[in-house]
Amino acid sequence: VPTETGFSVLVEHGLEALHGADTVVVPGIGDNGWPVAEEVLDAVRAAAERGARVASICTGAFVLGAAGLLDGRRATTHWYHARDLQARFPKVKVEEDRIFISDGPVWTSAGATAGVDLALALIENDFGAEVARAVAKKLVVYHRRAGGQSQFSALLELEPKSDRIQSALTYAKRNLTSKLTVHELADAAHLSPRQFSRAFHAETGQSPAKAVENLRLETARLMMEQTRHPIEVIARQTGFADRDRMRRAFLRAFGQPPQVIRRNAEVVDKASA
DNA sequence: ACTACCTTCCGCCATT
DNA sequence: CAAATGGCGGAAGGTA
Repeated sequence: VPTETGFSVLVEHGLEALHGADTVVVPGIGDNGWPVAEEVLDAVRAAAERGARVASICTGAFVLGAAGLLDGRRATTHWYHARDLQARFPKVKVEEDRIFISDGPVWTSAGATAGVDLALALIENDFGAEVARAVAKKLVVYHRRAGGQSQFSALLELEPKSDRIQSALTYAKRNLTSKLTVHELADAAHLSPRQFSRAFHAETGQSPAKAVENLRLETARLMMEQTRHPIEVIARQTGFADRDRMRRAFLRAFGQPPQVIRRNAEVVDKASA
């Protein structure tokens, strides 16, 4: 099989290999991979119907989509192709802000290296966290990559492993101005408040309210440093609601009020300019 | 600065 | 039987 990157891959089996497979992984395909042969779609579909676990990497999601396996399911793909995926397969709930997603037996992942994260997740699913960690160590990769592909991923080092906590976090990032109470987040994660806070803490090491506050603080700090918006506006847009609350949060977290943070940033700007 | 009030967090235990 | 889940209540800490 020729690839677009100058080398070829020797395959030792044909589609019949899918007959007994427990897990089928569809890699990304290039533009000249279209249209995907019917027999390929049939083979993947048959495997899924037989109960096999089906996964995709990057644009491999389009193959699963074409096979109809993603209908009604949540799925992701490389961010660059997310819109296209959604346009082509309207019944799919595309979430572009994710490294990988598992919806029942169907797993999808984002751009190429996300396939490694996906694989580790599969291993963890089958053999437990210990084994997954050992494999990651041997491969010299991170076991749990932080966040999604969103612009916030670098801001918070939260690395939830379960899908539900992920979606609660995604919800929080997108709805910063909302109250984001434990109850509200629990709803987004489809868990009871009690169970949610327990799971959240287990996976991220922080409590829900703290995580939300950190999310707000990071965002507000960036806005203070990089824009000239009035404090009142920033406070409202980051969910602090009023500047007094934001000010207190800043003092708690940074030891300095918003004004000082901004002034210091300006000093640094001038010095480096 | 102070107070009454509210939310969060978390241990504990019953239930699923 | 082990693990996941839900409910309760009090301490801690934040808010109006």
